[in-house]
Amino acid sequence: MQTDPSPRPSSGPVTRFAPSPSGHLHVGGARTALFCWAFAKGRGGKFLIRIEDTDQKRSSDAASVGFLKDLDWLGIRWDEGPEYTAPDGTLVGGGPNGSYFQSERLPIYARYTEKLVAEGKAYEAWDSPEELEAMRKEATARKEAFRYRFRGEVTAEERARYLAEGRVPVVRFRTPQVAITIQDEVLGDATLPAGEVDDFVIRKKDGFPTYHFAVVVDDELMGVTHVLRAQEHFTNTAKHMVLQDALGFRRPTYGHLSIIKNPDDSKMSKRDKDKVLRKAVKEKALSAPPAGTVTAEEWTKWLGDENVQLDLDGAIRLAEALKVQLPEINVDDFRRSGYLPEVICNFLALNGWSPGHDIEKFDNGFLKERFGFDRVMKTPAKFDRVKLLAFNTDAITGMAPAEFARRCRLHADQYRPDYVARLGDAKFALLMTACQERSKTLDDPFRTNGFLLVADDALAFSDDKTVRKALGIGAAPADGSRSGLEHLRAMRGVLAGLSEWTQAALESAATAYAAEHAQGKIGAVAQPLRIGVSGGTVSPPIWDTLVLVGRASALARIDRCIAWAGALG
RNA sequence: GGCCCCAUCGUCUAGCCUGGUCCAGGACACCUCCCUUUCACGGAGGUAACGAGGGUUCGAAUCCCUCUGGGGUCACCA
Repeated sequence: MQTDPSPRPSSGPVTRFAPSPSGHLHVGGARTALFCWAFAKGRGGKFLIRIEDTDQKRSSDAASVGFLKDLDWLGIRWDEGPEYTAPDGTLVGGGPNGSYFQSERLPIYARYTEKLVAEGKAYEAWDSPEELEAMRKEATARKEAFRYRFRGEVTAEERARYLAEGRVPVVRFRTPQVAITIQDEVLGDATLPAGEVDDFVIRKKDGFPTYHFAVVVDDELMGVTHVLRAQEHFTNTAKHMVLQDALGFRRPTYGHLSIIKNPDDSKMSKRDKDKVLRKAVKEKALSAPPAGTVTAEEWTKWLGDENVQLDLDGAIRLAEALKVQLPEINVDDFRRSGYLPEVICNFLALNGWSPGHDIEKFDNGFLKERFGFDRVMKTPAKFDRVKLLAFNTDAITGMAPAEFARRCRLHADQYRPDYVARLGDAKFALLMTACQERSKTLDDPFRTNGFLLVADDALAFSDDKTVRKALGIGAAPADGSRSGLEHLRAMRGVLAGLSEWTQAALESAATAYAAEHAQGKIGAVAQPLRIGVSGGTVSPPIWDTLVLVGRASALARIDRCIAWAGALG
């Protein structure tokens, strides 16, 4: 394990993305990583990843770095960091400055902590949590912010007594009482008055460094030159600066990014999914979980406590049953919903940065060339999923058909295997050509065509206004012309007698029929057929749909539809 | 509450540094019309913002001040 400062590279900046371990990458984190990556890679520098797992309570599963796959999927790869094998076999990560897990660097931090203590720049503090709490209360009562200050030398006898009592000290930094000016390339300079930063803890009771200490040591050792991170760290920068000065470290350039919010101004959170589901359950006044979603036990527990979150699979099943769309929060949520990685990157970059000149559509290569701290937005942005969807739609409709088919297939293999199995290659390909121009996501061909999967005798016909109108139920045409249902009955016979079941044959037969019986209005014939085979009024082009469903199924479904509609009156 | 930061259409933003070319541009959304076998796409047009009040100046979205509003932070979390 190397502990000497890595030399500043003669060429290019070094940036880092330093999240706590997690299985998922949040969109805010994705944007931070994207900007860090773009800045370094656009200037011939290095981008590295470091796992900040110094909280033993929250990092029990230090191996949980599932978010790395999300980063890779977005097209963001790191020059140094945790090792990861990409789906294409490439080994990403590693590097000379490891370990990239802070929990594995304890001896390094200890060395620097001891140095500070030896120099009198840091000291042991023996206060118990209760004592600290009391001090905080007192400060609050005086309407002051609590600031911990050096409380006097601890004598050898006192120290021995504390030890005997079983107390374990933390180490606090003796913060110089001077005004501190934070230089930030995004927000500009900010001066904190003297005394604003207290004697904060740098080593916890469990021997782990605090975030502030580990960050400063690692950024130095790993040669980080530019720190781009979330705005919540802005004020913390002062702590990092005093530490750097005490340790004789170089100072990176800082830039802080504003947060990303929901359209309703709330902070984007993984709880948003449960929020949507709870609302739907309440609106539908459900008293028991829909069959096949979650267990009664989970249901009761979840409804009984706002803090309980459903596991992802259960939440997805419930959302399907309730016909609500779960909000995407993490990168893999967007992936599952069929968003393209290049679109996510483009859109994320636009939330908080802009290249100017009214340019909106660009790729990571462009971002790399153009990104700089100077055009980063200072204000928080609301994450507009509608605009994201529009961007995704543009990318999909502008895609070469073969490319669309290829990527949909990859998506289906992962998230919609039942379609692949049911349709077979030829029909799968047909579904792709039939769906591309009306698809907004890679998932739309599947999400919107569930009727392709259900058994003929299980297809449900939706009894709503548009269906009734198309079939002429309850309102027969006043002019005595055929109703939709009558067209369907007649077409049933036409279809049954067709010599071949192709789009061309179906269309010409229907066109001929319509010319004779529907004043040439093909729509009057197509809609009833659509309802007959799909159960509703929305599907891909009708001739494609009929081919996709297949002759036997189509006829069986139409028979059921006629019976169903006849019973409605 | 203390400290710090921020403020352009509903939303993301261009313009602000280097005042006049901005009665503020683009995109998404929205509205109207057209196209249409459903849905969607597409085409044409439209509504819509410089938070408020004071200055400075011949002239302010652009510079200064106050207010208001928003955000961040005040942990042995990161």
